[in-house]
Amino acid sequence: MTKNSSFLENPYSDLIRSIAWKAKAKADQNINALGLNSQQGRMIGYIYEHQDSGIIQKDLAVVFERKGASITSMLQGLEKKGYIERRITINNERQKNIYVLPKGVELIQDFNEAFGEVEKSITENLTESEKDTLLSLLAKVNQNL
Amino acid sequence: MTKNSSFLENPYSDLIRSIAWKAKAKADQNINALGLNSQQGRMIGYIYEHQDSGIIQKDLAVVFERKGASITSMLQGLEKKGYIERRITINNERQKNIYVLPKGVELIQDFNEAFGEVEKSITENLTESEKDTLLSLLAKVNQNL
DNA sequence: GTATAATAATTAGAGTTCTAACAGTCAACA
DNA sequence: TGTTGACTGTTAGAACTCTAATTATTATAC
Repeated sequence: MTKNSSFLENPYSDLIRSIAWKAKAKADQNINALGLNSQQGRMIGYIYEHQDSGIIQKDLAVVFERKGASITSMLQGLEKKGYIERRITINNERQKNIYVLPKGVELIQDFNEAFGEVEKSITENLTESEKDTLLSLLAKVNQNL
Repeated sequence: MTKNSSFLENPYSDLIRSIAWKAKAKADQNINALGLNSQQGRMIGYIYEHQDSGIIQKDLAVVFERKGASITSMLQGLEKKGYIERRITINNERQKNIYVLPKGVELIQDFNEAFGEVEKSITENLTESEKDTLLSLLAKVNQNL
């Protein structure tokens, strides 16, 4: 077993992990001022954009790459705080449709601005060409995982 | 407020988040068979490689981009399970040096293989040129965040 | 129509992560 | 030397995440 630093042996995953973490931290920082965190902000935003199509918890689990129990836990918290409500669907008693309440709706623009800030800090030092390249390489990697 | 999918508005952070998550999931999957998770594996590996230089918890917090309380919690768990031990340092009673115990040492090669697998699945569909480009762009982004 | 399999959400418990506050120890300074 | 500020790790509580198990409901097969 050599004593080389493990942080130099897997540079791709290390960099991606670090970038993702920093991006999350930055988003959290921006959204904390609103009394929520970045996950909650993303989820509220997504629910709002899809509530008209009758979104249920299971859909969120898929989109956000989480297990059902995690979604239940998150939504319970948001519901308890008055940002969303869940209603048993009319045609299937096992399912709950999710809706953003006014208290949540009024924050959505702020969420989007916060996330836009993070996106900008990812891309702002890149040329247009670099941006295109990075995006297509990331998409390729994502496709393969 | 438009009804556009928010997942198309921030493609960079969305892709990076998803890749990081999938990479973590893959690493977890590989390491779960050993009775631990990827975070624990990375931490044990790092401790092992730096224990001779007298590493303390605060160092781990910096390197792993975590707060002190998180490190305390993780190390308590690993210590409880017999993978590591923490000893108050000789020259400063506030600090604890951390050491990997034999039970942890014997897993290190497996950790490295697991992380190597993940790294490979990130890069394996890329050309050499693409790999170089991706790495330098990721480094650039990471530097800026 | 009935029995079984599948589905959706939930709970309990363990682990990670944070914030805020705390206790003990060391360093710096007067 | 004594006081104060800084440092290191810890605790408590809340939130997110998972696994495994559960309940009620719906879909499917016969």
